[in-house]
Amino acid sequence: MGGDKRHGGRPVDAAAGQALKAAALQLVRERGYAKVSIAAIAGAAGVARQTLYNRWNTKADLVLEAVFEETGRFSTIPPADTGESCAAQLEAFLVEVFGHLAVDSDPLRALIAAAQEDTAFRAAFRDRFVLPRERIVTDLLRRAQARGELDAGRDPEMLSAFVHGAFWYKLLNGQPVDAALARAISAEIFAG
Amino acid sequence: MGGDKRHGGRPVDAAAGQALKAAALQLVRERGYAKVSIAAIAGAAGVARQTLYNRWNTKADLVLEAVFEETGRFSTIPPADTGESCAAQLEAFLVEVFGHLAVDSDPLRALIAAAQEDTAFRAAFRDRFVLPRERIVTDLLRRAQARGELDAGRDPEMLSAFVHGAFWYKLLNGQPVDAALARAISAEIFAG
DNA sequence: ACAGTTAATAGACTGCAGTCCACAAATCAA
DNA sequence: TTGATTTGTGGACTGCAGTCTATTAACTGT
Repeated sequence: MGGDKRHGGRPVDAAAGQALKAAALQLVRERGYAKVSIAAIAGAAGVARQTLYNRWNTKADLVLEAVFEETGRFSTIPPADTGESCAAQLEAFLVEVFGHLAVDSDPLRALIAAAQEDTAFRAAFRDRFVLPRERIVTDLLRRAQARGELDAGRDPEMLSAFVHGAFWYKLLNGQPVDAALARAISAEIFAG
Repeated sequence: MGGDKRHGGRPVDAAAGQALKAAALQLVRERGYAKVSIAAIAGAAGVARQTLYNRWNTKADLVLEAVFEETGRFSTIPPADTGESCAAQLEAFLVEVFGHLAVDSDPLRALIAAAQEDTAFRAAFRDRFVLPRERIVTDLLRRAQARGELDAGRDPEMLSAFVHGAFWYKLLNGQPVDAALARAISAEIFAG
């Protein structure tokens, strides 16, 4: 494996893939995920529908890559372990994540929905979106315990589920996901 | 309003509605939400498709009513304020909710997904499923504060979002939602 | 140059959601 | 009985997702 060298054949047109991602990003942001059809994306990219299916299985896979490949990079950089309290670090991390989401909350909600209807996509979404963010928070909470800012008896995994769970719960129920929520979550986690 | 008396016309066939709900319940449980088509439900109920659309706007509305009208009644009875600790009451409540879900977790996930794609359904789902359960937990936590079992400085609304958020987060990510989770959530909420 | 291989394209086709329509059936009011 | 009203039924129709196929395009090795 890894030595999957091609023995010839027409090369993949990288520009087509880029055009599809760009078209998907633009259309989803300006019309909303649900109102963008596969045909519309392919049409806007100037490419045949089958070419899209050659690269991605579903609209969700394409949009995950198009919308969250950059955003994903930003929000998965662990906050630097500065002199700040861990509570402040958690709040800062959440403010940043929620800030990026201000633009793309519609596609994010749509992708979570898509993950419920498609097992393969759920795994991809979990690997590329859910787990990285979960890990950052868990690590941060462990650091807080080591520093004595969080009681050693607490369970970082469960608290991380509280943090991301509250985020998902608010998002999926149409309630504001903003800096105020970031502050409230962080404060409550460290209030124990 | 309320005086919407009918001035004649063919009466609504109540049996058709019941047959549709029964067919939806059975088909969704035996095939899974995604694999049941509107036509299949109407066909199994021995009724025209349009008759289904006369009563419900979407498959989600029908399934919400069919699957969760009974389950909903059970799980929205506030736990009796017995001599038990509030932590034990919360755990018992969650065990019960998660227990009912053991049967219908697939439709619940599908309904949450549907709520992301349909504003009208999101409101209905929120009123009939989300808010009642949220309120039970918030009330329980306030009672715990009054009893001195939970620090007065904590925020019951935020903690309730932690509880339900953790539940949604685990459910939507395909992780087990069982008695062990109920215990862990309850323990962590009252560990502060 | 040529055979082999893989990609891209255009088009056909199926299945389902959702809408619309014409017609039959069941009721109320006069 | 007649007319108005509303529900139920069957069928037609559109739009989209997803699959498949024949054809053309672009590359590799000999």
